Amino acid sequence: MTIDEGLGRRDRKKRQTRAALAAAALRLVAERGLDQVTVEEISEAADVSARTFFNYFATKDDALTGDTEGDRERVLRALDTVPAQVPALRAIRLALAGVIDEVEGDAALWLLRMQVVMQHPVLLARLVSGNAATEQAMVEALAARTGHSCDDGYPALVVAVTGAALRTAMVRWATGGGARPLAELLDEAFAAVAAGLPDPRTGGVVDPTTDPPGATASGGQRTPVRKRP
Amino acid sequence: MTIDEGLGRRDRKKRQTRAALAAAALRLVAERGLDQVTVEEISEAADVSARTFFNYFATKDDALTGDTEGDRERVLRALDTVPAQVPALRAIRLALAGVIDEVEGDAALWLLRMQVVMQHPVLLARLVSGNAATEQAMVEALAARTGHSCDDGYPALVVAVTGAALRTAMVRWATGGGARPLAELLDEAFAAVAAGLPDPRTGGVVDPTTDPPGATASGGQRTPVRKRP
DNA sequence: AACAAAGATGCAGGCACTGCAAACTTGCGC
DNA sequence: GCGCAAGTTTGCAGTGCCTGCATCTTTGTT
Repeated sequence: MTIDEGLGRRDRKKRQTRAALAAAALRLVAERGLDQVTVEEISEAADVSARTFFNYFATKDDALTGDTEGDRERVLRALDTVPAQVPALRAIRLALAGVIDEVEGDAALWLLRMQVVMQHPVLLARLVSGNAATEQAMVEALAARTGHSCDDGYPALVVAVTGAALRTAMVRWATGGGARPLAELLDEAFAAVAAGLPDPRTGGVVDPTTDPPGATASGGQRTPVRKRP
Repeated sequence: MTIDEGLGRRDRKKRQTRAALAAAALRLVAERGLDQVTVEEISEAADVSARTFFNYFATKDDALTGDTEGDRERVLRALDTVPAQVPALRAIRLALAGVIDEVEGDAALWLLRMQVVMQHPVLLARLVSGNAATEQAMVEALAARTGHSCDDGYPALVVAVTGAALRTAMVRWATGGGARPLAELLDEAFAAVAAGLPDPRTGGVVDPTTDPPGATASGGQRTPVRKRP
């Protein structure tokens, strides 16, 4: 649980209620499945009215995924503090450190959360992809950092790909029951991405049949693959 | 519109109804926004009852995103037809050719669809990420192809990253109003991924401060970035 | 203790979505 | 053509998510 440093009774209670609702939601859904649990039951378990539930979470799903928007904003702020000369991929990896720490610090909660989320793809999508505004801010920050134009595609691609890397690392972490540190799995994923996802059979070297790095295009219009009718 | 080759009147009508519903949904939501349009209104516009809408689409969202599940299955089948010795990334790029053709063949529909989807992040997530079963099948196919174990992380990472590449390419395609061919944009994205998303300031060479390709981990546990309190 | 701000709750209502049963259409064999 | 079987459409009733509004209770302050 995050520390409630220097807050009045009021805000402390709010935090408690929010945490209680989230915990109840996770526990119940883990037991019975997403649509076998009603908001009423969750509220009951947290000992508040159903109407109050919606004072804390906009949707039932939000109680399960946690504050993803807040997390994204934290990553964005962290990215600001990384020196400008650090290359893009590594900068993002560093900016993710805070979130990683939080997840590993609350391992039990997050393992349960991932277990639930993985059983309900609708939630999995919400977990990493999401808000347009913050995502766009991330793209802009990266564009400024690398000197790219915002719409030449590179920054957006990097954001999307690192998001995918984070997601797979978290899934792998949860699948293994948290045995291997999340930070380690994330480093592996980032290393593989930085290496260009080499096909292992080519010995880690970029395959010569692949398009050269700087190429803008190379005739992908044709359809060399035949699909049955 | 896809060709209704050799189908009875019945199935032809079904296709028509389905297309009418999808088109009506896209048009109305583009005009007014997602929650200013009811299923009833969509059905009205397509001249069927509201109940019938749900015979065609499980959710309102599904009418907007199109048959993503079917598309994924097609990609999966296409992957089967790519010779085993083709390296992973390129194999996936080839397997995507069929879907790319479909999108560019129905450019008007898909541009509208992307416009709508991009304005509603909930839909954007559904568009590429999604079903667990097919996604898992894709991971397994890739694992078999590359000789990887299914749970060593590499195949899942490749699937997630290429999904991200496809998504960004489609967004870029739609943002540009379809001016540049989707196939070309996708090739660019794949090329960038294959090159390891090089920070342009390092001249396309993998930065030496990055983890070496084969490394399993390198002490990412510490938190070198300070966030304000 | 009194007051103001903020939170919790109940209630009414809109809308997504589902199961069921009753029409209705279509394809097919006669 | 006729009628049957199978498939489709539709209405209806019901559940559950979610919202706006009015009211009551709690909390922090003077």
